[in-house]
Amino acid sequence: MDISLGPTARKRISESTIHRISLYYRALSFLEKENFETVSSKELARREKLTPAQVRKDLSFFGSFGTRGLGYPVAELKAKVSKILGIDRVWRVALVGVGNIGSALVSYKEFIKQGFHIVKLFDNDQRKIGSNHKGIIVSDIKNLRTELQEGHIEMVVVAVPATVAQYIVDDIVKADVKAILNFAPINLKVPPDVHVRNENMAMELEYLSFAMVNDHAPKGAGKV
Amino acid sequence: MDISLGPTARKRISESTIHRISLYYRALSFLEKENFETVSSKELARREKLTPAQVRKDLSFFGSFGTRGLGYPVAELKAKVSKILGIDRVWRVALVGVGNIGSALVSYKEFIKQGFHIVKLFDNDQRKIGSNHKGIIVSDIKNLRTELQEGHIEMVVVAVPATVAQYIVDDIVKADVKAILNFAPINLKVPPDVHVRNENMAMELEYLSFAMVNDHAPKGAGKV
DNA sequence: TACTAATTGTGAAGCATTTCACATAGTTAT
DNA sequence: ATAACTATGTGAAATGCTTCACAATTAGTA
Repeated sequence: MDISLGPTARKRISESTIHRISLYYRALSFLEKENFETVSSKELARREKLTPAQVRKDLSFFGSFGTRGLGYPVAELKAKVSKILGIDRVWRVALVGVGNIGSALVSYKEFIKQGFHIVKLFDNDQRKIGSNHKGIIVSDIKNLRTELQEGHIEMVVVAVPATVAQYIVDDIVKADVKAILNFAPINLKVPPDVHVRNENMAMELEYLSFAMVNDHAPKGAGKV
Repeated sequence: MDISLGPTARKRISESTIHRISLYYRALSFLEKENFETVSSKELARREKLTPAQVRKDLSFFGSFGTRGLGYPVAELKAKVSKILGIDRVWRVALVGVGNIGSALVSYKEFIKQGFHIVKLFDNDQRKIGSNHKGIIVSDIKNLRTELQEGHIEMVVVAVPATVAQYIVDDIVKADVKAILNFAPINLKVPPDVHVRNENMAMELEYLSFAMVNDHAPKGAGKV
């Protein structure tokens, strides 16, 4: 992942850095609510179990946001971070598969808080099509492609069984959507210009299981 | 994370390696269903978008499971991998917070498939306490500690609002549970012998958002 | 048996990320 | 104004992870 650092220079930003930037955003939201004016890399690190040097290094990839001797201005840094993440705007999101996971996501507060607006729902189940979830009518998946285009959808969350996920993704790709969040436990094939991220909740339980079996003296919370 | 490699030797296994081991488990399950007898590191890599060298290196941390010139025996390797991950057994899991996410997780097929049996549910809402979810009666969160102990619970999934997550985790720790999967967007404080993994679904959307804003020519699916 | 082809297992090299450590620059107190 | 203090920003060092490349080993074939 490259980001612009000027007219010509570009620098590769690691996935880990971006995930930590998400953590900073979260911590800064809390700090803002707690009415902190400034925060040091040390405090930010403490809150997210990282090191101060890491916080400073991560932020330095994107600019100089702090004041020596004082720290970072909370509100300002939060704004910068939200700009970096691209969540200083609204994203039009569709969700395919209104099953257990899908239904939960429709009501997931963190999404809307960060500008991810689920504005369309799709399913193939006749009993669900036409039903209302949080004010959104479930569409027939047959119309996926046209409705994604007409609805100007920019991201799609896929919460369908693994067996059908690839077919649905093929349709999503045809609709020119470039970002997919996939909950199906399968490796999706997409063209190189389409971004896919996978969310596999069993994997973290597996990690816990591994940790319990192999190591009874861990370091506490997992790293990013 | 260390794992035993013999009577005395120990080697640090990276988090990434464990996550990939989860992917191998998944691929091997498919391969087994498709009646493959053996599989090469090349094929395994292709299926999970990794490199053959990485597959071999990952597996080599735990032993020599392949046959030169032939590859790995699918069923046997799956058994080994499931042993490595500690999912060659049943884990007794409790879930706290029967809200949107919590309810979805109770029915999540991947958990049960891999031996994670949710056997207890907790909530603080009087309307939910006593109700039946997939055959499990929701208990009052007031009894969390005693019921976790009496139920011999080994892992707890926390799916409650961020504001109360820490209090609940404090209780879980007192019940001597050593593994927690946390869905609340907050950094939990636990003693060093308690394993915590965080699941933050908004973070992956944020990554997509970052990718869309900063780079319109990605590599496809995210790395592990 | 001998030869060919395939594929593992693994040190070593290469690359990426994290941590260190300190010059720099701002704040606070007197 | 000055001194003492604080905390950033960043090259460089240290550490960690991935890829390379090849010797070793097995299967298949004649």
